[in-house]
Order: sequence, then structure tokens, then C-alpha cells
Amino acid sequence: MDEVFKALADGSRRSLLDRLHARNGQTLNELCEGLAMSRQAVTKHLVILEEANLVTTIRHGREKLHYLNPVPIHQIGERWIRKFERGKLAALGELKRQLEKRDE
Amino acid sequence: MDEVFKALADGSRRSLLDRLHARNGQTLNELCEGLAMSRQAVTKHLVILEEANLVTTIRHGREKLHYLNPVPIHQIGERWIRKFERGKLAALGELKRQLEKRDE
DNA sequence: TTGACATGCAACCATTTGGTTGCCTATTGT
DNA sequence: ACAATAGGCAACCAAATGGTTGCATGTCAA
Repeated sequence: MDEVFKALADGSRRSLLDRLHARNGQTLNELCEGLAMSRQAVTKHLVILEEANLVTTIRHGREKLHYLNPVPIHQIGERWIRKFERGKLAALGELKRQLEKRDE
Repeated sequence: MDEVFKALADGSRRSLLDRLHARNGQTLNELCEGLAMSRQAVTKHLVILEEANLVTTIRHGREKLHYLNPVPIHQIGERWIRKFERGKLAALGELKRQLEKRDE
């Protein structure tokens, strides 16, 4: 879980996930196109995404195809964000009350 | 949005949010209790959470009360995770197909 | 078979991050 | 009034991070 959060913390990595979401199964070079970053930098980001299990790769000859794995993202939603949804209204109400009390 | 992802990337910060979720409106010292970290380290984390708007503080005399703001977390769920939920099954199916093709 | 293409590896670098310590300031209870 | 309490500020530090460059390797196509 921690690896996933860490992987998602970087904007470049999130945009790589966006790219794969738009078109799955891209090669490294395809993913580099139009990015203001060296190929090696992209490689490093992809390795981090792989280690977080957000991306799975398949070698096909000299090419490496990258596939989005949506499961960890889904788990963040289910296991983490959901927890804070419960009690969200209570927390918001309390926050509002305290902020109003402050102005007295 | 980026600030929120960055803030959530650290496990200590996520556990501070957990603590506030369990009991809202805690002081700095209360939030420090039982943590293997100096008070100043906790302060730094709380500042980052405040800057990401995940925590709102209210001074009350010499005490500073910390309140959880669940809105940014909710937004991550709505604006970001949701996007990947759409097409999740398609992505999973494609991933499965490619992984099977590999073994041929 | 050999040159071009796709990717991998390693060393290096600056900046950010997460933490510490020491001291200062403000508020409160007795 | 004053000691204890709650928190703030600043300097410092090691390690992690995000990036670079140069070169090596593996695969394909002419």
C-alpha cells in the first residue's frame, strides 16, 4: 500500500498512468514521446510503477509493452478513501462548527 | 491536487490522518503521544497536511486544535480514482489476455 | 551480417525530504 | 508573579529522489 501511495505521489508518474489509461500496451519509446524528460528518467518512473504493481510489462522481442494494472488504484479507493468517506459529514460538520465558534 | 498526493505519500502523515479520523480536534501534544518521533517532526508533518488542506487548525489559547478536512480525500476518489474505475475491466481483461499470450 | 533501433545499466549530481537539537515565545494555573 | 505547559523557529544532517550522461546489450531488417 505504501509503495502505491509513493508511486502516485509524483506527477510524471501519474501522467504516465494517464497515458496508459488512454492507450494501453505502449512501449517505452512511445511513452517517452513529447515528454520533457530523458528516456532513462521515464524508465526509472516505470520501474517504480512496476514495483508498486501499477504497471505490468511484457517483453515482445526487443520491445517492452506496458500495461496498466488498475487493481491497486481500486484498492486505494476501497480500503483507504472509503474509510474517510464514512464519517465525512460528521467531520465536516464539526469543522464548520469549530470555525464558526472561533469568530465569536 | 499534487500537494494532496504528496502529503498522502508518507506513512506517518497518513497515520496522523487516521488518528484525527478516530478522534477529531486533537492538540499537537495529543497527536505526538506514543509516536516514535519528536514533536517538531510531527509539527512538520502537520504543516504539510495543512498546506494540502487535509487538516485545518484552530488556536484556542495556547493550544492548537487539529481538525480533519475530508474534502480533498473525497476529491481524489472522485476526480482521480473514478477515472481509472471506468475501463478497469477492459484494462484487466487486456492484461490477462496479454499475459496468457506470453506463455504460448 | 551488419547497422539501426529498443532497451538496460551504472555513475554521477542537485535538490528535497524527514528527521534531529537547541532555544525562544506565549499562555495558563497556582 | 512565576513556573510549568503548549507550541514556534532555525540550523543542521543523512538519506532518498528525480534527473542527467555515457556506454553496453539484445533484436530486427535490409
